[in-house]
Amino acid sequence: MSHALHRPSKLDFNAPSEVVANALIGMTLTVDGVGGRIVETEAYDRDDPASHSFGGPTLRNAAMFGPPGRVYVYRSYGIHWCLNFVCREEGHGAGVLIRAIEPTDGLERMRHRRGLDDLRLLCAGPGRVAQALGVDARFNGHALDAPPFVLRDAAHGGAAVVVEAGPRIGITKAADVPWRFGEKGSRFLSKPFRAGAVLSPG
DNA sequence: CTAGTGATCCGCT
DNA sequence: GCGGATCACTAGA
Repeated sequence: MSHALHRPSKLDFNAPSEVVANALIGMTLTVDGVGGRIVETEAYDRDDPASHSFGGPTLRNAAMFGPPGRVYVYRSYGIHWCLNFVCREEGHGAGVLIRAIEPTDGLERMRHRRGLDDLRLLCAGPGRVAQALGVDARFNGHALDAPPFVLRDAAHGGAAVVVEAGPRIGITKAADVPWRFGEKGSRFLSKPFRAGAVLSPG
């Protein structure tokens, strides 16, 4: 069978956000040494009613319109923080929401921040990811290739990642756009994917 | 497993 | 004022 999306071997934040969102699955993100493997992402773009950038630049979404490869952090429902990576060229307004991570580094710090032992729930959701990694508004606009962030590709020789896609979660506009990506079969997803959306071979 | 609900803030209309 | 890229919790199938 053929595959609906090309899965690039190298990460390029100038690429469209849905390409970056796909490529990020399986990569490792740490903040000050705390984090793990990215297992779930969502893409948002400028011409996308569900995106914070849809209405054009504002004070809140300014980082989304800044240079790619930086971080956009916003407050969700007045309670949580959510972590995004900026994509496309400067001024475009595209990003990828980091929705779930398989915890591997700094487990005890994550457990302490989350007040929770259960590994499966430490980073299973965008608010949980930010809390576990200690991400808040202070990081808005920071570059991903500078401390305390470390983003690296899967270890050489690691098993190929099988990525599946489906509708994004928690939105009401453009809810049918299949820009949610996740590692097939991961137990660390914020929610399971419905069957039948495998995109890349493993 | 799914569905409903309260918490709690700020950007925007 | 409104409502959201959420979470934790409860109740019920």
